[in-house]
Amino acid sequence: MLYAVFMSSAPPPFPKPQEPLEPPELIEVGPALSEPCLRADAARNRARLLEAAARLIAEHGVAGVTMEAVAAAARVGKGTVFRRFGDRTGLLMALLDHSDKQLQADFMGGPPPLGPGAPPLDRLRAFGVAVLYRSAERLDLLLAAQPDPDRRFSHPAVAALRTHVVMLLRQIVPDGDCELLARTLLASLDPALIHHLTRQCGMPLERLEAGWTDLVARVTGTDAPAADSTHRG
Amino acid sequence: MLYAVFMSSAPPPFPKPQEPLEPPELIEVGPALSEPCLRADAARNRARLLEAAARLIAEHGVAGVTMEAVAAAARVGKGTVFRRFGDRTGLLMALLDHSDKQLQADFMGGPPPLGPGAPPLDRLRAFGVAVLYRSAERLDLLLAAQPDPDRRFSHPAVAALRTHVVMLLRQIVPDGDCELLARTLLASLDPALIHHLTRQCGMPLERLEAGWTDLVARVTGTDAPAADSTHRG
DNA sequence: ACCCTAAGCGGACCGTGGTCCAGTTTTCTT
DNA sequence: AAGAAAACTGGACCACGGTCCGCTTAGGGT
Repeated sequence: MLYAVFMSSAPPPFPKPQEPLEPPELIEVGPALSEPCLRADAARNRARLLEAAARLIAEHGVAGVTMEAVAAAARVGKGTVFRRFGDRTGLLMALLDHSDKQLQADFMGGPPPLGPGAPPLDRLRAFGVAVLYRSAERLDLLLAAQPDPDRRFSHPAVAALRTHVVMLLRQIVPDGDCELLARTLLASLDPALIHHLTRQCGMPLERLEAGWTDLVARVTGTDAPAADSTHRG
Repeated sequence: MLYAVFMSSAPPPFPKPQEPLEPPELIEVGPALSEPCLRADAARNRARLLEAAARLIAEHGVAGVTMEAVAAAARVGKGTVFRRFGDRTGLLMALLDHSDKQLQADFMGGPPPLGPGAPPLDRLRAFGVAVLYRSAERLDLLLAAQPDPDRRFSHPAVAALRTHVVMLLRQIVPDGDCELLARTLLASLDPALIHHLTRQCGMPLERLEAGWTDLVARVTGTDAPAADSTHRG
C-alpha cells in the first residue's frame, strides 16, 4: 500500500526558506530511503545534534532545548542547527520521528486489531487507543513541537494518520464525508486536548479511551462493544 | 442562568505574573462589571492601545502587531502594554473580546434557534454553525491569538462555549459522557482545523456546515434534518 | 490645599529564535 | 590528481517577546 509522505526531515536548504511547499511524493513506506544522501559530515553532525537535544530534554525538560544550547552541546555552530532542521519545531519533530514511524508501522503492518486483518471498525477503535497512549507518553514533546497552523496538518506523520483513518472510514461508512469525518475524529485526539483533559481536568486515560470507543460507535452508527481495555495493540 | 467566567481582561498585576491561576468566579453574564476600576489614565491608555492594535492589524495584518509597534503607535511605553495585557496573546484576545461577548450573548439570550426557546438539538446545530462562521470571519486573529496549551482551554470564552454545549448535550443524550463529548464536538470547531480545511484543503464553509450537522446527528443518534443553510442564527 | 501611597509608567536590558554570508570542506568531473 | 561546483559551517547580527526597577502621577484622606 502507498501513502503520501514528504521527503521527511529535509527542510528548505536555508537560502530558499520560503519555497512554495514541495508537492508530496508517493513513496513506499517502510525502508527509510527518506535521507536524500546527506553529506558525510552533515550526517554526523545531524546525529550529534539529535543526541544532544535528547540529552538536554532528559536533563532540563523540553524548555531546556534551546537552539544555542543544542548547538553548543553538539559542538556545532548555531547556523548548522537551523540549516539541518529549519527551526525549533523541525528539530523537535525530528525527535519524534522514530516514534511516529513506529506507530505508523504498527497500524500499517503490525498485528491485528491495529494492523490489517481485523475488521475496519475494530482497527479504528484500536487506532484511537494507540494514538491516545502514545500521545500521553510523549505529551511534553508533542506540545512543544506544535508547529504553526500552516504546517500542523501537513506534517507527514499527521497526514499518514489521516490517510489511514480515511481508508478505514470508507469501509465502514462508505456514504459519509469520510475526509471531513476523519479530521473530526483526529481532532478529538489532538495532543493539546489530551493535555487539557488529563492534566488540567484530571481525567484518567481510561476515560478518554472509553470516550473514543463511544465516539467511534456513535459516529459509525454501531454498538459500542463490551468494555475491555486491551490497549497498546 | 449562571456561567463560569473569569474577571476578564485583568491580567496579573505584573509584579506577580505567576499567580496560581485565580479560581473562576460565578457572575451573572451580561453587565460587564468585569473592569476592576482601572485608574483613569490607565483606562485611557488601554483604549488607545486597543485602538492602535486594531489599526496596525488593518494596515499590516496580524503579523504587524508587534508589542513595540503597538506601544509606539499608542504613544506609550512598552512596559505599559505588558502590564495591561500580560503578553501578546493577552492583547490579541482582548481584541477578540467584543466578538466573544457577542456570540455568547447570541446563544444565551438571542432569538431561536441559537438562543433559548428552540429544542436543544436545533440549538446545538445552530451553535456549531454560528461558531463556524464567526471563526471564519476572525480567523487570522484567532490563529494568532492561540495561546499556549495551558491557557487554551481555560480561557473564559472557550469555557463558556463548553459549558453551553455540555448543557445542551445533557438534554439530548443524558446518559452519555457529556463533558467529554462536548470537548470532542468543540475540537471539531477548532480555528486551526477550520483554517486547514478551508484555506489549505479548499473546502467551502458550506461543506463544513454540512459536516457539523452530520456530526451532530451521528453523535446524538438522531436523523440529519433536510439540508437548509440558515446560518448566522 | 496638601500629602501620602499605591498604581501606573517607560525604556534600558536580556534571552531566544531566526538570518546572513564569507570562508571551508566534500564530492564530482575530467 | 587537480580543479570547480555544490554543500556545509560558524558565529556575528537582528528583531521581537518579555522583565525589571527607579520615577511619576492620580486621587483619597485629613
